[in-house]
Amino acid sequence: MKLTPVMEKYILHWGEMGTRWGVNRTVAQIHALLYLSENPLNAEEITETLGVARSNVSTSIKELQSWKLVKNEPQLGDRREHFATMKDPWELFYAIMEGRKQRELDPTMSVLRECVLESEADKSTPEEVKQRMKDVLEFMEILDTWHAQIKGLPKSTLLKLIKLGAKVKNFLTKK
Amino acid sequence: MKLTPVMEKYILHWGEMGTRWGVNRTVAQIHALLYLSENPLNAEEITETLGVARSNVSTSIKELQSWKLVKNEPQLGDRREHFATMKDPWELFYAIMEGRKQRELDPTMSVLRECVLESEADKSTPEEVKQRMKDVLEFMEILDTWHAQIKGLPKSTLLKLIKLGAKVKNFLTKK
DNA sequence: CATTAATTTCTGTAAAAACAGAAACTAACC
DNA sequence: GGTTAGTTTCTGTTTTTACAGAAATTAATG
Repeated sequence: MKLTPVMEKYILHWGEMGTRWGVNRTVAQIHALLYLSENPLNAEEITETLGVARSNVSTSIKELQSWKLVKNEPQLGDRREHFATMKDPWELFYAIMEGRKQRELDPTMSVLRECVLESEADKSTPEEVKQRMKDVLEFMEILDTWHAQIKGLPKSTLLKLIKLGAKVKNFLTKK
Repeated sequence: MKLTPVMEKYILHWGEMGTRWGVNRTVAQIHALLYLSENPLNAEEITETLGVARSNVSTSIKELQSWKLVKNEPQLGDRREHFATMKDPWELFYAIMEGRKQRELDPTMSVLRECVLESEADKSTPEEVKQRMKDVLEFMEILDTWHAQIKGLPKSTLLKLIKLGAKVKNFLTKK
């Protein structure tokens, strides 16, 4: 696939940003490429367009699939696998949120619960310290509940809500 | 400072999580230590407690300060600098959000604007591709506006809002 | 303003991550 | 069932990042 200068700029920047949040350059670049692309691409096309090793593409696609950001899109009359990503930024955002929750929030909450539990029969740890661990856990549980509820809302509702912005506090006080 | 087993567990886990979101182990560990600690700690104490080099502590503290997660807390009758972090998870969360916005959202929006601008006089890039760049930019602008408004709200309002959760849609439809 | 405590910056090394290329594997088709 | 196209896994190299220790800098105190 032929890249125009703007497309290249977009993809290169996306690649750099990827490294900021724990996904490597190639993974992020592939995602950007698929996002811009009109139609699904096969691994070979990705390899050529981005100038990376075929094996690297394979690994990166798997990574993107684990984030549910890329799906297979079989093409009639072509054995090769073709890949595409969602075009709606909201959906992408949701998927990334979900992925981060699973990779960051969930394991941390689980360790925190262990800590809180272990600290109950623990004479050596000061009460204030135990309390602080509980505070973090509680905070994360709030985030978690909120996330679960938000997830179920249709995009349109969410958009309204966000657009409402700070005015939302009027609703709350009126209630 | 003496660590009890639970504290150690907490700090070690936090260190691991740190690596997931672009901050290195030591930085995250120091933050966790300061969070649990009753009182501000000086660099030497941090060094001893965590078993890392003094220079490493210095660099990491600077990093934490750049995130506004750690502040100096001078102690009477002690020349050495003492460091502390906020104890309120909400404040921590805000600071991290703000930091991420500055490091991730802002530069990306700026590149995106350039892309959209450059693509106007660009015959080679397909319209659909240009549109997709605009879509991402628009999405990020919504996030950005939302963030700015939320930032101004008192914590109590935000808490109410989050606790309200999915029920919030009732307010919207009624309106 | 010299002395010493405290901190930061610099430099080299160790550890981790990203990646290319090769080898191994899988499955479609003749 | 052999052949070929397609894909994944493995292995070694390169690049990047984290870090310790030393050197340099800063600032407080007598």
